[in-house]
Amino acid sequence: MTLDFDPIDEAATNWRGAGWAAVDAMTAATSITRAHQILSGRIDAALAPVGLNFSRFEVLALLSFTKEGELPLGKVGDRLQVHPASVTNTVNRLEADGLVARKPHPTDRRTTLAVLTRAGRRRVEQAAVALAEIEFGVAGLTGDGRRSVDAAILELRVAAGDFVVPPSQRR
Amino acid sequence: MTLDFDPIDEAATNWRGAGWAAVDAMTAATSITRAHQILSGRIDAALAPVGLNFSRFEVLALLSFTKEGELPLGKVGDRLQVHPASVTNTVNRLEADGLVARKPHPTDRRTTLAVLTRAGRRRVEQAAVALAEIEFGVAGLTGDGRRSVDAAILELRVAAGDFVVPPSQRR
DNA sequence: TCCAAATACTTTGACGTCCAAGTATTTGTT
DNA sequence: AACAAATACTTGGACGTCAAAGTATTTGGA
Repeated sequence: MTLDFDPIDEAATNWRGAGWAAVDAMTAATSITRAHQILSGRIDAALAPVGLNFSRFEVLALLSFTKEGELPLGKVGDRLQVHPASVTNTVNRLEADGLVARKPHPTDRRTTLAVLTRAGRRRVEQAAVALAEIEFGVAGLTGDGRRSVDAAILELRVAAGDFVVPPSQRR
Repeated sequence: MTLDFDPIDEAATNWRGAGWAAVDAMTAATSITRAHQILSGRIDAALAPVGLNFSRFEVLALLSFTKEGELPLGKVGDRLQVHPASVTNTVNRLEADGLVARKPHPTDRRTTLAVLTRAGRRRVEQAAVALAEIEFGVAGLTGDGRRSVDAAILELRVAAGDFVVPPSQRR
């Protein structure tokens, strides 16, 4: 079912017609939402044959970047900006698949470490290749498009307090 | 928990360090994903006091733009690009809240129409105001940023076959 | 006319996310 | 030293999404 008109454009016209405000904000928000739908569909499709989804991949990738291949669950949540309950759930699945193991923290008994297993490391490499092949779903976006998306969204993220730009690094 | 560095920038550095490909695609995809998280959080927060979430709002808004305030469920799914099962679920909730009613299609008995009720129309107006007040979550994005996001994502959507640009309207 | 295929919607089940509450442990104050 | 508050994680419940299968109806040939 392919439309022969741009549904976002159509929506903008309808909003104006109804006298509703913030039409340009609406189209930006709707565009981002739709882009996310497209990407997440493509990404999950590319990862399915590897036996992962995007959340699980993100956790494995994050672990693979650390020196020891391990990180407290809380840090994982902070870095990936996901709810602690989601981290528990994701790590449960990774653990069930033998891609990660839980290990007690050496000095803080409240804390649990997720440790990348050998199988996990192999798996994340495969997944990275699979994702690179589909260009993370952004095939269709030119270099300029990618840069302008990055730049615009950076504004949004900074405004949302995603991270604080240290005074020494303000651009 | 606010980071003092840009996690996406950090990820790009890590990817390069690991020798993984398509780093610029990765950052674009991650930016879009994160933007979506931010927006959907803000939007749902703005809609909660009105008693809606974004999916429900979208259905009501779509109906409110039609002449009669009604549409077959299948059309709703096509327009909003959501799965038929999700439409059923969303309409169930709207119906339970008295914002929409189901009505048989006059000539095709397979088809069910969702009809906006009077309460539904009032509600969608309130919601539109609430969303305009928070600028659909894109406060923090300048006019230029919004336009460049729209333009870049339009490329992506067209490439994904979201809709077919009629030959007469190619830009 | 008849019937297989297509269409429209619903149901069921697997997953994922978040919130709120619960348990265990550590920290910071008095 | 004692203990309230903070921190770290897990659990249970509400909700949302999608895929696959099921039911009802219509369509499009043979």
